[in-house]
Amino acid sequence: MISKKVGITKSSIYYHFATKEELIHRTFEYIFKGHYFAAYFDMDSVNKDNFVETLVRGGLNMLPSDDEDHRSKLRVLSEFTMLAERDDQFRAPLLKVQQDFLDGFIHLLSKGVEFGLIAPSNIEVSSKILALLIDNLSRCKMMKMEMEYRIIWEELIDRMICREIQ
Amino acid sequence: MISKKVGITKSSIYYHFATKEELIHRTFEYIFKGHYFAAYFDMDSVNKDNFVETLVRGGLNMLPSDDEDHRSKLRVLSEFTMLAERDDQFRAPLLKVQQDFLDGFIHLLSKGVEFGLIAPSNIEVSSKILALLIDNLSRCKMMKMEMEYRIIWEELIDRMICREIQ
Amino acid sequence: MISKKVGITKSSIYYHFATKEELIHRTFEYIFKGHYFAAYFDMDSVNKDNFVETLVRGGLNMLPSDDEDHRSKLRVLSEFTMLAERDDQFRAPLLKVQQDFLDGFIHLLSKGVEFGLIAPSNIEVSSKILALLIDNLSRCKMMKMEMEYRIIWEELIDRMICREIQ
Amino acid sequence: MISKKVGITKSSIYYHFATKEELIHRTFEYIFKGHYFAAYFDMDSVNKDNFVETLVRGGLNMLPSDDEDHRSKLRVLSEFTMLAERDDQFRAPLLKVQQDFLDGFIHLLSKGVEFGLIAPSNIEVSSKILALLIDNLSRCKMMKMEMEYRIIWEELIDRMICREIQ
DNA sequence: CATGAATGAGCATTCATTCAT
DNA sequence: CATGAATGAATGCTCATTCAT
Repeated sequence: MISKKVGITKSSIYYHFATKEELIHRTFEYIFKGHYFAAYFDMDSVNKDNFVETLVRGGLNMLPSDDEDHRSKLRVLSEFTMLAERDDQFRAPLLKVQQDFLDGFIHLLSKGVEFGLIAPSNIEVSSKILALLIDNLSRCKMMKMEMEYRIIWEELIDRMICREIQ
Repeated sequence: MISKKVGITKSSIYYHFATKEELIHRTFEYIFKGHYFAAYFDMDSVNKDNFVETLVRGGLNMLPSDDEDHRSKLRVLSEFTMLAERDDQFRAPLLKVQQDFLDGFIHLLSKGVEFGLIAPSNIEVSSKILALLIDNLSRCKMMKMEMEYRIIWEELIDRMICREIQ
Repeated sequence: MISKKVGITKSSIYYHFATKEELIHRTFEYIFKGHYFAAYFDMDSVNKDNFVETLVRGGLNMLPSDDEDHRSKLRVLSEFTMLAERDDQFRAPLLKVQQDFLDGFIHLLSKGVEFGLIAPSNIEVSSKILALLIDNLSRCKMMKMEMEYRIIWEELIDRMICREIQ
Repeated sequence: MISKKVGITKSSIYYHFATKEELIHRTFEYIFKGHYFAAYFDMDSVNKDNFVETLVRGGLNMLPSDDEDHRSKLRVLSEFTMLAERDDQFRAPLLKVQQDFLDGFIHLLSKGVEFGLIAPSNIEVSSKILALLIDNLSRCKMMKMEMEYRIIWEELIDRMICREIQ
């Protein structure tokens, strides 16, 4: 399938990749170079005033747009996830990506604490909730399920953070 | 692969299932006969006092134990999800299962409204958040990721519901 | 294919026929009970006046009409012919049928000699020519090739017989 | 079956032929490259004196010798004919071959008309008769049926053409 | 007579891989 | 770098046959 799309012979692919597994691994790496927390959430210019906005916008950025590039990225992620469930060797890079997002949320939420917007307790758990939900939301978006993605994401953020502000 | 596992010839399998697709569909049906909201959440005896408890326990019930039976259930679900992403014929049963859980959460939360434990607004969105999160939590459990499943689930419920009670 | 059409199980067919080959043989016999020279050519009432007419009509009778029954008969003949080319065991019954038609033509032509319509020389060869041509004509009809079947057949008879009459 | 005969794996065959159908088509093309009217009937040097001789010899050339090469040619033709009866995609090349022989006979007979050896009427029908008979004769030769092939063919030509000369 | 269940052999096809060039 | 040619293993499926019931 790949050799046809690329217009190269199967044999030639074996010059560049020793095995199918290596091809998969390196494809994953290549495609997910840009898939990390800081690519979606603007950590540099976050401040007390745009904190919630940053959180909201970052999540929405993560949801695959209909732009082909973004969708295929998510497509690869999803295929890779399936492989990981069958074959241990693919689990590690996936966990690394997930860990990055988890760390990202923790980092961002701790800024929220700095800004006095969130109570310092439970940041870890809150981060996991946010990470798990946005992950599943993008899975749904990928499957083209109709959903009020923005509203759901905003509501969760509201519940997890904003209520505390008052 | 299957014929080897069950110690039967491929041909014999084709005596019982006309096509690969039929095999998949019927396996899905068989395995998910018992996978529906009411099987995990005790809707009959829920009342004002045990409402939160019912929610918490139901979610924890959904998380796969390490018991092989439960794990294989999730394994099939995950393979089926992959197929659904590629082939429409497998999408329908999946959506039906997901809809059942969503409806279940809505039903349960509306009981919470009856009990005066939840504000009537936003029940739909809250249900989706709960459904999406418990779904992703069981995916994680399946992949044997280490996580404080109970704490995360309780915290989400606390955020979505209990805060309102006061 | 057969068991589905008949509405019986494959196993049941094996009660009636020991092997596939026997099924084929007996099907051939059953279907070609009525496929013999005298069934198409009216040998009983042939006389000097209707001799040519009998020859022409008989040949046209042999050409498969669009009537399903007749066509399926020819269909079986054709499949059987193919088998005969691969497998010797099917050759004998076929040759018997062909021999019957050849004998029929010889018999009919010798009546023509009796009637003084044909010169006695070469009856054998003439019979073979007629038999070979009508055989190939019905093959063509079966394949639904467009052809002036009647004209071709009449012309051949004219060439083989009538010219001699003058 | 084929891969065993040629001592190659099935997979290797699929390297050279994309599908079974392509294999069949290309085999047919390869084998029947040389099977056309002009390959058997010497159209270039035909003249008034050798006209009948050319017709006779051409037909005899078409009859498969016992030489394996020629027999396999007819074997392929027959299998292909069977396929054509079931599947339209194989009908076209067959009809093309048959049309070529028909056209050939028409062309040759019209030379006969030029030479003043045949009456101009009915050339089309005569050509079909000749084509149909020589076709069936080679079928019979293929099946190793004992027959006076030469005598039959000469007699038909005599009937179709020579009688007119006087 | 008839069926259900199973099986071995085969077929059309794909895929990961190898290897000589 | 790239290709052509080949291969073993697998997959989805059909078919002729068997055998116990």
